[in-house]
Amino acid sequence: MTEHTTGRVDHEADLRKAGIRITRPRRIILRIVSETDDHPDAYEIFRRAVKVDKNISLSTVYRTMKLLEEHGTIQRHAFAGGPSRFEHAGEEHHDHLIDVETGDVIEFRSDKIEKLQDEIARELGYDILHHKLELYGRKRRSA
Amino acid sequence: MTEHTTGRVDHEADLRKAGIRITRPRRIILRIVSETDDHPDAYEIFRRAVKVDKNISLSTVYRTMKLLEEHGTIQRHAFAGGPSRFEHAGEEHHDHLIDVETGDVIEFRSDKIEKLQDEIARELGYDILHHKLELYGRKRRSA
DNA sequence: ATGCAAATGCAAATCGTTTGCAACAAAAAA
DNA sequence: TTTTTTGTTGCAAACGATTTGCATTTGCAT
Ligand SMILES: [Mn+2]
Ligand SMILES: [Mn+2]
Ligand SMILES: [Zn+2]
Ligand SMILES: [Zn+2]
Repeated sequence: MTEHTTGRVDHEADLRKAGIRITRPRRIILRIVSETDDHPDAYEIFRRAVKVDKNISLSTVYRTMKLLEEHGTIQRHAFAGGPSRFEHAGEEHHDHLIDVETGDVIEFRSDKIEKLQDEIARELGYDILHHKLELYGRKRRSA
Repeated sequence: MTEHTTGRVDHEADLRKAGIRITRPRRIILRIVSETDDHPDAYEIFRRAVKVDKNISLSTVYRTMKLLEEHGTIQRHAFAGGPSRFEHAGEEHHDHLIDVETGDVIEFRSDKIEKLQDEIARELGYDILHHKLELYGRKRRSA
């Protein structure tokens, strides 16, 4: 990842270096996904993009999400059968707790669990490429 | 779950007790899901069902899967964005390692991980209703 | 500035799944 | 057992999410 003097990642330079063209829609979508801290789906990204440029199409959002995913800029999640939701892949790896009542997504990370996963896979003769850990829960009612 | 003298679960009696009608298509689908040890999707179940009764419809498979899921007879998985895949919910809880090359599904269980998940959720103020842990990996090439 | 490959918007197609509805079959009542 | 009630079926059409074909436009190397 190309680092700018600020310490922030310069996605555009990064993509250019990979031979990917920077177009107006791509620039806009890239800003949206890298500046949010939630987990929007394609349609939500489209909705936000249209506010910037009225004639961006949903197709382009989908195409761009796939491109950015392949390039490692973003990550795709498929929580509970719903539409794919995306997040910027800059920060360290983490997993998710989904509030089944509100749909809220809470991030967490457990090094112990991560390590145990590797051990399990190794015992089974596999190398883990990626994994998905999602907890679905409800706020504890301390009535 | 109703146990027969054999020790095996009698799903039909079980469903009847819950006021659910046992029909010919349901009986056939029930046999298919309770006798396989893989994780077929709806269409695969349909394919197998048609071999028994030529005019079972895919709609009925979908409707029955939903019914059995709600009743707790089967479990639904959504591996890697693909179609839902099902498995009989008789055995103890386990998680899955998916071979990204072959699509094979390997089952495993880690009490340590299960416990850690509960701890994490508790610390975040949540009770876990269910969870999903999927490892995606490739057979280790010990070259 | 020019040319060409690549990306866009739009509409139509695709995939997995759900639904409305008339015919039908299971369980309940007679 | 026959009738009545009520749930279930198969089929086709609708659905939501995503992908694709294609004519047009754009980025960008020359
Ligand atoms: Mn996240
Ligand atoms: Mn399993
Ligand atoms: Zn993790
Ligand atoms: Zn588990």
